[in-house]
Amino acid sequence: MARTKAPNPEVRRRILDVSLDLFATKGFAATGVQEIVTKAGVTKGALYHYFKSKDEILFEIYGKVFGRELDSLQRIVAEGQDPERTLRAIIVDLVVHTADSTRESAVFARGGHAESPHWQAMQEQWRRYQEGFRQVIRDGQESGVFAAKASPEVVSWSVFGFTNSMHTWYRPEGRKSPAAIGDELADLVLTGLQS
Amino acid sequence: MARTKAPNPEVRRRILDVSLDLFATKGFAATGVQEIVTKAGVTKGALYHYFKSKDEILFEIYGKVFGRELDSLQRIVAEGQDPERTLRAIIVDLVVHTADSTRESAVFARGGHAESPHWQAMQEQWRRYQEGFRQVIRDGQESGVFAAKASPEVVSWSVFGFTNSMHTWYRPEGRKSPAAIGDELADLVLTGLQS
DNA sequence: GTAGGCATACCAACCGGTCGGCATTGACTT
DNA sequence: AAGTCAATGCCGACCGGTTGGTATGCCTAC
Repeated sequence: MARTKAPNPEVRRRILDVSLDLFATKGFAATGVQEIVTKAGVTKGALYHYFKSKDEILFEIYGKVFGRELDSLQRIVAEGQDPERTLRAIIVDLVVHTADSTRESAVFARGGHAESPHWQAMQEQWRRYQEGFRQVIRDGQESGVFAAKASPEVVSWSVFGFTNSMHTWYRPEGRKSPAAIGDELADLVLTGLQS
Repeated sequence: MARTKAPNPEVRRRILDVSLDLFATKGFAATGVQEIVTKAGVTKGALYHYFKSKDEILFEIYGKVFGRELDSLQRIVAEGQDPERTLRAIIVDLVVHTADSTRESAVFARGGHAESPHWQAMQEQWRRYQEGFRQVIRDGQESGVFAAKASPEVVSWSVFGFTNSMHTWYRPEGRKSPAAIGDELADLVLTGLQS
């Protein structure tokens, strides 16, 4: 029954892209809806046609990142390699993926909106990712491959802290490739875990 | 000459303290001046009597943290111990100090205000801190105490990333003391740097 | 003809910031 | 010791501008 003018996916995409830019640069609260639509070359009507609120734009941005990341971790773990190889693969993957989405991670790093249910769902996914990461370390420690003295929490936070801060210094045009950076970080962590 | 009513330092302190709380929790842009004064139990008149703008409150918060941190690093380096002891002392000091000012570091982590000259001055101080930190690593590498393969940049970002993300997970009532956490991180990094 | 894509005009609430004024003070005069 | 004066701490009503969000209807494709 719905014969209608075709929706323009380009419009929606542009709103998301411009929002991502602005949120990453100036922050969510400091970005105005008017600013988004002006830069995107659309109108408020269009924006509120595709999104029910400014918040919804933010959560759509969040959503994309975490789903992929969790999948990636589970896939690597499922390969069943030894802990060292597994941990290295996770770290490299995380760094590469983060380098590939610096704007998203900048938005995430700024945080905010602690009250929204969307935000809490996000946090839950992120918590599961952390847990998966730490489990790899624990497995390695139990099998004696990794030294037991380093706590999985401290190790994981040095890695997550690294990636969470990448958006402040990583530049795609820099000398080192994301994979090379990831390998270096993995070297550091794996050597640090040696028993 | 000064016939005047005495200023009330308590008022100023409360404004700063409440601002710090709100900026850390909701972010700078999302916090209204009205909200600050209401929570602090003062009026806008009082706030704008002590500060010329909302921004000035923010920069007063930033200022306190970085001054101390840079001093601390220089003092430790000046002691002239071997690279391992020096690096450990710097890391522990940084973690302890960050744990002691989680609200400030949450505000800093959210960033923002890239255009202000105050902000750029801040960034410059922060850059000098990083440089000092890396120099310690380079010295250790040149003297053969540290392995040469890890780049000082990656090492420093894993430490700074760690501290920059502490505000998301560190709780004073937790089991481990900040000094113990700092030691663990230092263990990880120093082992990772072993040649 | 009719349903949905999107523009436009508009809203109340709120934003950071200002300003005239009053109360309080200590120094100075008497 | 009492009174005067000027400077300051602080109040709160008010400002123009902007905020996120909406109501309405034109236009187009079927």
